[in-house]
Amino acid sequence: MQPTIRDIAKKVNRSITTVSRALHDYDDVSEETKELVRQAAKEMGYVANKQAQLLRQQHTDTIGFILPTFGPRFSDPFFSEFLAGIGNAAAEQDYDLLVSTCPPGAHEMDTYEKFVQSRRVDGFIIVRTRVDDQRIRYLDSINFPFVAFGRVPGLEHIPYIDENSEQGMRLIVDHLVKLGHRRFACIAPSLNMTFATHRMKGLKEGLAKHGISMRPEYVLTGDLTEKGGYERTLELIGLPERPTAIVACNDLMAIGAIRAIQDSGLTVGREISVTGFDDIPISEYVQPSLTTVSQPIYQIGRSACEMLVDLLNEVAFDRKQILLEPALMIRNSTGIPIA
Amino acid sequence: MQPTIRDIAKKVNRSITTVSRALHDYDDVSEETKELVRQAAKEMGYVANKQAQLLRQQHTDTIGFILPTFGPRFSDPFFSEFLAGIGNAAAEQDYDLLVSTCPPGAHEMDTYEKFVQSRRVDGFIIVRTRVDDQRIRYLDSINFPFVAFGRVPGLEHIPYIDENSEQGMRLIVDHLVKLGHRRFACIAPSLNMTFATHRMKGLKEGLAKHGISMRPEYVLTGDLTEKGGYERTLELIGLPERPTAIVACNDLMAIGAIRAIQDSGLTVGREISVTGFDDIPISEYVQPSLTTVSQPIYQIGRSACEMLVDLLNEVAFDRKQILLEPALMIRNSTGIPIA
DNA sequence: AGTATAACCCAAAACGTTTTGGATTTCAAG
DNA sequence: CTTGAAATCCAAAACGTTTTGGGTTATACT
Repeated sequence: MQPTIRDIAKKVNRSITTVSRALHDYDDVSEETKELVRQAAKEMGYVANKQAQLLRQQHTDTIGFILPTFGPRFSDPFFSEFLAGIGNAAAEQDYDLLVSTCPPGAHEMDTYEKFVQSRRVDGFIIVRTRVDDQRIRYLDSINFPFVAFGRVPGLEHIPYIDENSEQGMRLIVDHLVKLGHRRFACIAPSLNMTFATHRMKGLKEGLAKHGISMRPEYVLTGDLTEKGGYERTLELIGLPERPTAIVACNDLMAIGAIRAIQDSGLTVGREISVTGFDDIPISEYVQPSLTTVSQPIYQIGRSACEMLVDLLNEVAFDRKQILLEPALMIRNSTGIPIA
Repeated sequence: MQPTIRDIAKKVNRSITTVSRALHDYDDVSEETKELVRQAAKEMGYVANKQAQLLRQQHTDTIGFILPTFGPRFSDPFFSEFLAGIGNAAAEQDYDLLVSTCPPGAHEMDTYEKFVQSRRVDGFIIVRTRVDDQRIRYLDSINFPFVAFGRVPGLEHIPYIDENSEQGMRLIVDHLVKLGHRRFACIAPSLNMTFATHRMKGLKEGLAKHGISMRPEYVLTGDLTEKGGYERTLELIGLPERPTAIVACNDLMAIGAIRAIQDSGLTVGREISVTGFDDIPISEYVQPSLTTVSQPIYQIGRSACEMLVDLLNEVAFDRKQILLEPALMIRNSTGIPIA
């Protein structure tokens, strides 16, 4: 059995009150006694029982993170990196990280409610915000602390961190236009994710600036996986007039696109250029390497976590909204169009 | 304020004992009272305070999982998939998942000790076992419940789930030998991970069976990333006599190898064949697609979690050790060698 | 009538902390 | 010698549950 504060009290002949206060370095305990208590605690291998501590203090020192998992073969590098970010930041701040997994959908809200109602976590980190985001509406309505990665239209007051992906897309368009592209296709994610709307908005604005508009048949929707990118790209290639540039809304789909183009006997960066978004590690290693917009996911995870901890500690919190500026990574999947 | 059991008691005019027992469906509470209590609980939106419950019950219903993160740019698809597996299984069994991140090394044990001593979790899932694994030695020595993904030499009694990767490597060798390969190189992980020793053992045995031995200069050590695979492969290509087959010990390094071979102007599957191990989703989408051995990581995560829950519930547990049989995925990165 | 049984209920202790609201002692100043 | 402040200390309450070890009542059986 682990020793309790009571055991220490007995050993050093003080009350448990004094022991507790000594361990917390209150200044109504003599230096002598403190030393005595610390010594004893160390000898006996005392470590506070977190459950008891938290019950008394009425908070949990725990951050909740619910992974939206899409099916078993789910391997978005996004999540491992983001998780590493919040995990490390949480550890540094002495917070624990409670992770649950739940496919987006009806059942999802139960998971959130369960965690807040059973008082299992002090706050949430929400990821991949959606246009009409139940999770955020709920947490916001009951005033439960959270930080979102991603904005939500109509809820501009919520604490979030996001990348200025409109700008990212504009950079991509500028780059492609400068290379000479005029026929743009796009593989969009389903538009209920806010990042999708922002990226599409940036894309359209960027094109408009150059007087280009995108033909409806050039805009397809993919599911953010390589497979989705692959299939959509085959459709695009089958079109009577092929686009010369395919702007994928994330790297995974872009990688699928590259493969589809190659399997069709075309050369990426010549007949068709491809761009991604995210700059996941592998995008540097595909063949040809992928032109994309970098998004420092690990750092964003860290920042989101730090923001949340600040919020929980009610530290003055000057910028509750953070918008990061993106950087274009020009690699070999884009080039001057031939044909 | 959330209502407590006491509020319900007041409302239905019963003792808190009775309320508690009613909610837990004890049979010394009348059906009437139970209904009354349930009704009131529902109306008031009562949800038990988990902290209090757990303090009283002296366990946590929580599983610990400490991600060994290697630096910020860490994006092993392995982890997101594995995490999805344990996460989903845990949720189904009404367990929570407490995740921490910690680079392997000196500091790592502190994290484990902190979790067990502060009684934060009921058991651990350990991943990527090492040859002399402190984590497992520690947990085993204090009899703290855990399940490992991976074996540990000398500790055959611990509960683990693993893939028979010796056999996986033998399948790879058989395949390559049948294609006509005789000059094998290998990119190994550092041998302190047990999975590395098993894969290397399988490789050597497989080669020995065909009377082949591997030249020492053909065995290099990589760090499991694409980058590592890329660099090691350039070294191999620079050798006076090139190998015809490069056996990488995981897919990520194999993908790096493919890229390095292509950047050197050679053709994968002709001058040099490449094999991986793991069958991560992207291995199907690299160009050329990767011959590899599949390892159902999501399923393994699920099973590990279920094993741990069984162990915690002391359910009869007939096979504490599980060894999965691998399957060879033949794709296009391997072919008949041309000299 | 007495007693055994079943059905239902509850007060209080327990889990291991932190916090509240003093109590006691010491010592310097008046 | 008294007073007040400073320095130490502590008993008990509190956090919200579950569990222990009963108690009471009604009914049925001798």
